[in-house]
Amino acid sequence: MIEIQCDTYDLKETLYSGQAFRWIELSQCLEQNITVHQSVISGHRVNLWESVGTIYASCPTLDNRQLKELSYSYLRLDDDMSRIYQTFDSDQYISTAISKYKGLHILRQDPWECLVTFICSANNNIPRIRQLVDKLCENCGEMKIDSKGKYYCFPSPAQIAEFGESNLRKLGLGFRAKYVYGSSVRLLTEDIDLFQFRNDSYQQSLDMLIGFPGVGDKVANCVLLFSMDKLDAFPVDVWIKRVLRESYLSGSKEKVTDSRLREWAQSKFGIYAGYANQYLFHRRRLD
DNA sequence: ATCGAACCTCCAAT
DNA sequence: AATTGGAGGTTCG
Repeated sequence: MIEIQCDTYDLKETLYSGQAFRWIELSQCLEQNITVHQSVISGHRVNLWESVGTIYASCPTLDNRQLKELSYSYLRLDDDMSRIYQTFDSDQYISTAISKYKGLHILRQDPWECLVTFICSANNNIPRIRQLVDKLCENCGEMKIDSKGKYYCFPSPAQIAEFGESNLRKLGLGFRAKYVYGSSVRLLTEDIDLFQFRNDSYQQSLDMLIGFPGVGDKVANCVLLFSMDKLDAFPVDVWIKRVLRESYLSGSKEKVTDSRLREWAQSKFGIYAGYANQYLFHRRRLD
C-alpha cells in the first residue's frame, strides 16, 4: 500500500464523472466509512481510496514505486490545480462549480481504451456504456489472476480484431460494432502508436483521431482530453451545449455547429479549456 | 459546406 | 401489457 498527500483531490467525483467507465465501488470498510474503488489500469488491478487529504492505493502485482508512479500519472496528480483554478477566477459559473466540486480532476487514461469506450458512448447512456465495456473486457480481454482472484484486462486492438465485428454485435454494441472493429483493424494495419500523440500538437492529434471510424469531433476531443494530455481539448456534448446556451450565450437560438462551438469555447477558456469543460459538465449534469 | 435522418440496443415512461 | 421515446454521437445522402 502507498499513500499520497494531496489536499486538492476529490477521488469519488473524479472516478465517476463519466470519463472512465470501469471503476466500481467495493462494499467494505463500513466501520470507518471509507469507500474503496477498484479498476484495472495497465493490466493491473488497482484499489484506490481517500481520507482527509490523503489518497491511498494498493495493487497485488506492483511494487510501491511502480504503483506510486502509475497512480500519479493516472490521477494527474501533477496538475497544479490552484494555477488552473486561477484562470477561471473571473468566470462566475465555473467558480461556483469549483467551490462545489473542488478537487475534481481530469484523468490520464490509456489512449486505446479511451478511444474504444468513447466510440461506445455514441448515442448511449452511462450505465449501458459501462455494461458494454465490461462485456468487451470479459469476452476478448486477457484474463489475469492475482492474489484476489481473476480479473480482465482491456482488450488490445489485435484481440478485438480477432474477436470480430459480428461477435461485437452479439455483445450488444449495435452499430458501434463496425466502428470498434474498424478502428482496431486500422490501428493494426497502420501500426499506429497512440501514446506518441501525447507529444504531438492538439490539431495534429485531432486530425489523426477524426480519421478513425466512429470518431467525430466530440469523441476525438474526449480522447485528447482524457488520455492524450491535451488540456485545451473541449468535447461538445448535449450537456455542454445546454450549459453554454443557458449560461454563456443567453439563450441565443442562432445555429452553430458543434465544432464551431468548440472553437469558441477554446478561445474563451484558454489553455485549460478541458478543465473548464469538466466543471461545466459536472455542475450542469448534477445540479 | 450544411442539414436531417437513420442507426443498434436497452429500458423507462406512457 | 404493448409501444414509444431517448440516450455523453457519427455517418450517409
